[in-house]
Amino acid sequence: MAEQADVLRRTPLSRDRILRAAVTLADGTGIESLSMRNLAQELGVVPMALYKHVANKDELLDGMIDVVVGQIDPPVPGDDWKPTVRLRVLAARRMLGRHPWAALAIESRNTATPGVLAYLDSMVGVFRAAGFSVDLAHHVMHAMGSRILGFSQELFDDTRRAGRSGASEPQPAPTFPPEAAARFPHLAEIAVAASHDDGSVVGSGCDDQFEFEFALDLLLDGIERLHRQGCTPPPFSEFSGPRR
Amino acid sequence: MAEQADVLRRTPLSRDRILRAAVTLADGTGIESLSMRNLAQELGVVPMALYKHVANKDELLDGMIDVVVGQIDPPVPGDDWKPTVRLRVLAARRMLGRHPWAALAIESRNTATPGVLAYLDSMVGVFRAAGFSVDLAHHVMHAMGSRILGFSQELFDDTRRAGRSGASEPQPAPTFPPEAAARFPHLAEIAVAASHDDGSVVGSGCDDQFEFEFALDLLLDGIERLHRQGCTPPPFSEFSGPRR
DNA sequence: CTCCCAGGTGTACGCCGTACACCAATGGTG
DNA sequence: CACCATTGGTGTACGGCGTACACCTGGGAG
Repeated sequence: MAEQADVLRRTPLSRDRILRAAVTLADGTGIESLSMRNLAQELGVVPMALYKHVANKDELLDGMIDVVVGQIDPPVPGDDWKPTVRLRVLAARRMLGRHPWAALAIESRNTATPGVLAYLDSMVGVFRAAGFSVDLAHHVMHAMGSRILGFSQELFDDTRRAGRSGASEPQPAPTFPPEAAARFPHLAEIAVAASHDDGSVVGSGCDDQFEFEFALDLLLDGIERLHRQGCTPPPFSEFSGPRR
Repeated sequence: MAEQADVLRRTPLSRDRILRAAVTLADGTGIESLSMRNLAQELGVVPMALYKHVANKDELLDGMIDVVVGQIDPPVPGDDWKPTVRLRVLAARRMLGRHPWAALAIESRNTATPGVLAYLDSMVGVFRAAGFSVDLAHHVMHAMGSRILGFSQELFDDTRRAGRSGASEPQPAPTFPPEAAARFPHLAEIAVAASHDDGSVVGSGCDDQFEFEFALDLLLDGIERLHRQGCTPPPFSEFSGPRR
């Protein structure tokens, strides 16, 4: 059995095995404590051995991204674009929940991986199949990817923060320190209201899934309206409007 | 004058001077080539000197974030929430354009800085002042921060990518390699259409500002509709809807 | 004049990614 | 069968990183 363990330990390395190990390691300990040395040790191998299968750490990260993006359920074939898109987006979100490091990793790469491109492409395909013009499909994709505030709202979301750096302790519930409540009264008001109707005193205090679907449906409804009312004209705005 | 240079070189360090130098360094060479050693050299000082003014690199980054977030124009006082929000968001976007590293830096910190909180708080304040219920204001803030696709759309945006790692060469215009066009036909279709009506063969091929305002207005219009039609009910959806 | 101490310095440690030379097995070919 | 090229794991080493810690130093307070 020592022999078996031996055999097990030296199961030949492969790009795929490395990527999968890297993903589970990042899931477990956070991506910023994922090092080549770490990963090699996990695989019972010397660090430099990895370089026979991945060119460098950036390529490793790209590979990891494609592994997890590949886990997004494919679009269910259906004649109605709206539920199709909705389900797919929620599937993507579930994936990001399973791999909390992934969202940041994807955004910080400076070039899209094939997997990400495939995901986006199939999403465009759904819109096109539903009769969206190329232009409208284009705008819609941008709209669904935009971060309007410039950064996203996970400020009070514990679970997601956890994945940043080690999913260790559950972090003692920020709970909005009282002096912050004085400086940021409106945020405090919101936080209090949310934690009330959530029932729990501790915890992030707002139902992130609910908020996500709220935003998603807001966008989908707006998109539907645009699509029905003829086509491409961007929504009216009382300002001069986009340059171009 | 050697004396003057001497005096200039030893202008006393200060937290503020360090932060400003760090911001301009990150603006110039990208944030991932910003090191304590680098920054110290820029300031004509030994690396460890910085630690007399900032606790560590994370605190330095937090400080940098607050410097640039502080550059966002304050909300113009006005009775109408919609143009107020619109202007403010566009101001934030201009800031992010000036400091391409900032968006990622803000998202990757695992705790919000005071400056970011202040920005968000004042945004909530605008909605509340316009008569939005606490709940609706809450949902709206989430909606404006959400990334529906899980990651944002800057995949084809050169300028922003540049800030990631050194704003060096303009990068020879990806131009959608032909074999990728075969694998991602819908993306290719969009890219082609965009680069056509943009007139230029090279370049990112789509007017990012236009796309941003498109998404922004789509959301603002949806929000306005919600606000007018009574209040908090989340948009209808043909699915079971959020749990809670 | 003396003392203190804020603030700049020098050295050192343990991490990181990875270049490069090496070596062991393996399998195709004469 | 002998041979050798190829594949893939190993060992060592380098330069860069953040930063702990001991040290110095100059200027103001007593």
